[in-house]
Amino acid sequence: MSHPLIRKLKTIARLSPEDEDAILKLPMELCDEPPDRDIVREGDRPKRSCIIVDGFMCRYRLLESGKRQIMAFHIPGDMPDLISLHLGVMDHTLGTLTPCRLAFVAHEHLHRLCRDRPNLNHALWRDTLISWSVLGAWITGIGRKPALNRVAHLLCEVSTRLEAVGLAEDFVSELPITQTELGDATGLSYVQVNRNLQDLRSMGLITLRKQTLSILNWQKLSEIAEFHPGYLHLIAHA
Amino acid sequence: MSHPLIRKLKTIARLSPEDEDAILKLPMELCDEPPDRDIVREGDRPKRSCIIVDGFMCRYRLLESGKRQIMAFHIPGDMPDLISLHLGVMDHTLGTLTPCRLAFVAHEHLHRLCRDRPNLNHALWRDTLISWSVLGAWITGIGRKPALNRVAHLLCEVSTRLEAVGLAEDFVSELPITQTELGDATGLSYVQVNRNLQDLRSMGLITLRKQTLSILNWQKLSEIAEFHPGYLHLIAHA
DNA sequence: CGATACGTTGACGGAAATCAACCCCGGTGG
DNA sequence: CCACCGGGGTTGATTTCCGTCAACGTATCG
Repeated sequence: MSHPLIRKLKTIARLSPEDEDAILKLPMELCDEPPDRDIVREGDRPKRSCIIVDGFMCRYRLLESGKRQIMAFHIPGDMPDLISLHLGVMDHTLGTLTPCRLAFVAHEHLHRLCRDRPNLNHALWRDTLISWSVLGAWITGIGRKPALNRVAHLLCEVSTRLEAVGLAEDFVSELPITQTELGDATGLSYVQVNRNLQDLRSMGLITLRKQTLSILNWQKLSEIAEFHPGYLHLIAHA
Repeated sequence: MSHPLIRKLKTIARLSPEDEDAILKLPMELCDEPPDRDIVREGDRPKRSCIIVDGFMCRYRLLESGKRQIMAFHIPGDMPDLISLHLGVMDHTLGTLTPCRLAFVAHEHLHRLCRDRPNLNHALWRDTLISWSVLGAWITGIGRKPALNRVAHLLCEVSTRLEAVGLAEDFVSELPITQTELGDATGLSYVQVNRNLQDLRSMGLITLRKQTLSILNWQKLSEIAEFHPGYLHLIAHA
């Protein structure tokens, strides 16, 4: 299997063999992390970024009320804190959801990569802008869609992204995310998430057991969600 | 007065005299637009980006239900569709709120600028990532804060951003945004926006008449909002 | 085998949406 | 000059969706 970052970048940009080579030559430090571990915290000034080799992560903010808002889920191949490359101080926290294998790359190497390989610079720009787009889709849901549609949309999105990097097939994917976490991502209570998942199940649109999601009726589910994958800017959908 | 883009970028990054010069030498086409006009629409593939010289803009998405979610407000100095430089297809719409004077710059010139002036490349990266950060702050509010706090937060944010580029002083700024638009940005109905503005007024925290916002008690207002300006990554706050 | 985390279900209450008037003000045209 | 109009703002009444509280079920693990 090729490097997860290569696989991921190929879903959003074309890479030359030299580009792939440059990525493979990046000095990386592998690291295994337990679940629910904060990797970079609000206020930190990281000097390196990480690539998810395996596992799920999320970025989030905590409020004084104790409530949490998850701003993104990250899957293998993602580089979740590319942001620190240009912003310096983290304004939110990045943590693991499941046990994760992470590859850390020092910022200096990334800067050099971007300088020497315009094509990869472009790809990383795209990746960052797509994260931004995804956030826009989330905000649209949280601000203006009813609970059922939000939950449906999240399932469509995660499933599509997993499929793009080869981690889902035939609408079946592993989804190691608790209902509490789904709630923190959709702006709902976990009770409400549970009820809406029940509804989707009873409509025969999905099954979700033991962290395995199967979408039985993609057509209907994506209609409810108003899911239009264009915002993911995948080459396969272009 | 210096160029609005220079003034803006100086709030988030250091520019050398040569950087400023390069910006001033950019070929730009000035254009006046009426209010409520879409400049770039979902699905478009723009070949140029715009800089706001004067006026307010917003980016938004419409849902089938007819509801609208505003994802960002943009003020003079902002380059709202820098995103199209790397993504190609727009996945949302960018439009004016007020009459606007816009300066259009062809993508080719921007690409050259980024290539020739690493410092400006960095500044534009920062600007983009900050937009992303702002979206994260919004999502946190919409997902997890009660109405009053959301409205208060939006006022704090816009006021801070306007002040950074010299368009607000002593907590007084022009705010040419209707309550309906504030609702579309905060995920509230305009009725609810109205009631919460009333509440902020009756608490003696703000006045808002004829599109002029005065924040009378910044301390209290920002507490209610849980507003921590770090996410705007302004040099002045570093 | 108890402990713990996650999922499920019912009852209740509340924050905000919706519906429906009405007001105020600036612009326009007869 | 004033009547009319339309957009924005304000306010009250009613409804509804979803949050909260609380209890119970179920699976995994030391």
